[in-house]
Amino acid sequence: MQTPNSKNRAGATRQTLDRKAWIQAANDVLAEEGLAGLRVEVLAKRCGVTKGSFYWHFRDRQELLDEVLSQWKDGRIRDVTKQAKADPGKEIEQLAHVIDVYSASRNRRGIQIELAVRDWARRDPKAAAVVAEVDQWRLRSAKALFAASGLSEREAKSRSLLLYAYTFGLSLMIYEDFDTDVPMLCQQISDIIARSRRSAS
Amino acid sequence: MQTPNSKNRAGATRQTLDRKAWIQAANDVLAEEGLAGLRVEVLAKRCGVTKGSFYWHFRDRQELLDEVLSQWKDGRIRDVTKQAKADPGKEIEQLAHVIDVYSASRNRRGIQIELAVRDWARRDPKAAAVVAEVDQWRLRSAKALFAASGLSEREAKSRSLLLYAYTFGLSLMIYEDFDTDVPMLCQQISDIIARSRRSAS
DNA sequence: GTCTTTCCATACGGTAAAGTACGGCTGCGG
DNA sequence: CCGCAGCCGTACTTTACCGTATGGAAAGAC
Repeated sequence: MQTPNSKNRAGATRQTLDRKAWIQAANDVLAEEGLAGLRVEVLAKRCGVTKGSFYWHFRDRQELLDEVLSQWKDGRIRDVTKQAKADPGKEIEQLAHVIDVYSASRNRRGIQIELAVRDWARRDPKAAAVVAEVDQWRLRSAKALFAASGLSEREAKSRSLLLYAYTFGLSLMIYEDFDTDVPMLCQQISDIIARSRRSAS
Repeated sequence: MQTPNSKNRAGATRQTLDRKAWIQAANDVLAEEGLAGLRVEVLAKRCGVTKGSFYWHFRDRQELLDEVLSQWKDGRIRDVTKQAKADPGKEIEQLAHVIDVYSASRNRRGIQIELAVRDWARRDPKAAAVVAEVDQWRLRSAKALFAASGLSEREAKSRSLLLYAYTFGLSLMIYEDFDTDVPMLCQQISDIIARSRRSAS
């Protein structure tokens, strides 16, 4: 019981799919094609099987979507709770690191999924609820870090909102031609938000 | 020639559609449903006709999409050139006004289209080119205003990018529960970006 | 009044996708 | 070795959409 395809000398584990593999593939498609491209036949072809397999693992397409959404939520909240723990006195560095983690250059896939989910949330209440919850966690966490670095409650809140809005917004824009040294611009912006001492004149 | 349905005593002008009406409706659908929801038959039903009409005015669906994209670009660039003219000494107020214009509370439809187009741009190179061009115009314009208010080139550039990224990013987030006085938070953020003198604490 | 142009409806074919039904294979427990 | 349960393929139905073909009404041109 439990997990079939378990004992099989080699790691091959009898080439068969489970829910997790489907969801993994679904996330890939979601990142590349968005929610509209997340179709079961496309997904099946990508997995090298037919949809007969899909409908054995899932009741219908909606069940997969719910699962994807749920796992995304759990993953993001887990990430936040990790980031929340900063060495005392290093909160600002930690916040700058958060900005960096969400930059498109690193973590392209994560950003793509993030945008896909947020676009999803604009039409689906369930997705909207998930995004709302994730935003809550992130904002509260950032606020705590700002507050620990000495800012007032309100200032900490504003900067948290600014930080995340900037981060997501940047990944929506196409600005490569705006300057020859974009990384430097982003560094300056990071300084404005997290206010390292050396804010340029 | 030219415009049929022209002389008709009443404003009724013979209940007939023209390209402009179709594009108007297309923008409505784009705002509400996104690009994926922009289908010919749906659009036709919304206009109270059948797709027979659509294919008289447009060669195919793509031609409509191109037109929507093109008009969006022209409109946004027109907006920017208007905003670019600020009374000397009032550049910062003008920039704060830009932030306000893009807030979701006012101009909800505009924001929805903005997000739909940017999502569109993630998969379609033509849309990406349009977004890139619009971003260029907006960023340059904001940079000029910041520079006119006394900032260095680099500082002006960073803040321009921050301004627009924040603006679009905010419209992606769901943060109503984060604070009881969200407008105040946004006001503070606006101050951080555009740096009015009274930056709190 | 007729004729033509403009605009739209109807009907059709083709494609893609969601589900369903069912049958087949494979490996394991007995 | 028999059978059952897990996993998947095939074939089918239904729905939604794109695009085409063609006919028809309505308003102006003459």
